[in-house]
Amino acid sequence: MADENCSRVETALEILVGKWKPVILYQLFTNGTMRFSELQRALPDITKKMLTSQLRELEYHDIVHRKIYMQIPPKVEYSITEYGMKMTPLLEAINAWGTMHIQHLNELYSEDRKLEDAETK
Amino acid sequence: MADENCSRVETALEILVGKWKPVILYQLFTNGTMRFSELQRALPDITKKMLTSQLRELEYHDIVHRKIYMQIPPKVEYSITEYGMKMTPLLEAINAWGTMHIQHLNELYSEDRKLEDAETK
DNA sequence: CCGTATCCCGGGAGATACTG
DNA sequence: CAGTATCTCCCGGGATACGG
Repeated sequence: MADENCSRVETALEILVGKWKPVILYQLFTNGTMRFSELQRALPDITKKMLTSQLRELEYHDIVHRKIYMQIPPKVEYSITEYGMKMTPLLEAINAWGTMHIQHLNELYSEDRKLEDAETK
Repeated sequence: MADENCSRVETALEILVGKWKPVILYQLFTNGTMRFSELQRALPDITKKMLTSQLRELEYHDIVHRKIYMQIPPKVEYSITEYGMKMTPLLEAINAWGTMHIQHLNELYSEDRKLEDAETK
């Protein structure tokens, strides 16, 4: 049972983990449908290879939908699936904790500053 | 602003990511204070090196507390910090989503089974 | 008992070039 | 436009041995 509880967490992390997945999801969640090239423009530092592989993994997990237009030049659109939408509360929880954590870091930093100031006096 | 939103998520993931962190956190959350050797026994497949490094990272992020007893033989106890406790809702959200996702996978699987059964008839 | 120090390997991820 | 195909480098993480 210990294992089960944990494997659920790991299953979830598996899907979120990948250097670019959070950013990609963020783009698709906020912009809705996007073409491959739009994603590339929005994420200047990612290579095509990486963008493709991360999108494929998300597609495999039924989080992202890939719509191909049979035409020349090619056109492919990506969007969050209905099932993927169910990640919203999870993403929000992660985001909320991250926000609080950054705040916490700032507090730790300012405490260090106080100590330093006290020493230099 | 896009970057900020995303960096929060990444900040959070950074802390959770690491092959053994979820399991370690699970142990400490359910068992409270644990000695190094207890963790080793609970996690048979982890090496000392890995256990140490993951605990150090968690300690660095103020999630886990390390209490050293100056004695021979040495004794070291690990526990979740007060601040670390604030991860509870996050962990629960991840766990909840993971649970739902596994359920979703089962549904997909049983649909495949139906198709197969239909074909073989 | 609670760790470091070393050595080593596989795979994640970047750079670059090519294609339907 | 939307991808593959290669080649290469780096480092997370395992195995093993040693140290206070």
